[in-house]
Amino acid sequence: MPEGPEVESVRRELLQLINLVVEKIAFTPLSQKYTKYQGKEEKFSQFTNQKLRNVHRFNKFLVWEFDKAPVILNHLGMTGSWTMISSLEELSSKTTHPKVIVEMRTPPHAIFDDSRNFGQFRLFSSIEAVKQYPPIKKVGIDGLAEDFPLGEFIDRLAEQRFQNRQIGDLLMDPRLVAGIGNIYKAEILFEAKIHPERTVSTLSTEETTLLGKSISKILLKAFYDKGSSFDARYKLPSGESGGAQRWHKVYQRIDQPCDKCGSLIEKIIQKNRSTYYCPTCQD
DNA sequence: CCGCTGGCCTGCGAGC
DNA sequence: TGCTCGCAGGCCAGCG
Repeated sequence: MPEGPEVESVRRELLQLINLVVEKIAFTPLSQKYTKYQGKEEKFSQFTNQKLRNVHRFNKFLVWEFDKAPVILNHLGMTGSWTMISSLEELSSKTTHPKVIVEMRTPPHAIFDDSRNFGQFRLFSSIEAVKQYPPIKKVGIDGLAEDFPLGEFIDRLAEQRFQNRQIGDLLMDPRLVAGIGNIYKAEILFEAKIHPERTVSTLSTEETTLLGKSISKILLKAFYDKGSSFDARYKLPSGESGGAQRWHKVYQRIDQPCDKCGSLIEKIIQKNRSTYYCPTCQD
């Protein structure tokens, strides 16, 4: 379940592909079951002979940049993953639902695998054009910034448009902070000792300050552990798993005792999302 | 512009 | 053991 820390971890490994020349970007027979992938191979044929220049991240989107325009906007969705292989013969053994094959002149090659098919591949004329794409243009603070702008976070949270939102819902809204998904939303609120259903306008200065610090702390800690792989579906392009699931305090720990106070962790449904919290530590 | 809802998808595990 | 069914949560089109 790729959130910001997972996507950034994937990006760091994909940087190994920089300066390799594309032989072909191919779409597998499986991908052709889905309309969103039909006709893509022709549009992506222009990348043959192009050298990969960079892989960027905006929120949870990856952007593949080549010598020449256009650029590829790629989202992992829920189950999307990139796997690097040294020979195309490894494809069947190392992937289960391959959709896109980025074949290089020389290995490694990169396979996009996506069982639930929520992943995205779109073409944009330039990086600048990607930045005008509304889901990216509206993005607020990058929660993974090494030097998290706490003052800016407090100012943004004070904006009128956010005052009536519940904090558990708002943390998932990239217009405030980018990179938080359902797992780290819960872990951040536990760290900040704030109940997920609290309305933003009721938060004290101390609470908003601690919340900002908790966002940065949890996301960076998760990134240093290369993300959460608790269900074994999320893997890095190298095949390595993440380790952040080892320190989850509330996510998917319903009815288990809180590490801090022993109360049983509870789950509520908030905006159609499971939200885990400690009823004693968070109020 | 805003916020909310339902759709896209398949694998897995709980419960019968 | 085998079946059904609900859940998992990323974005986003469409609606009011």
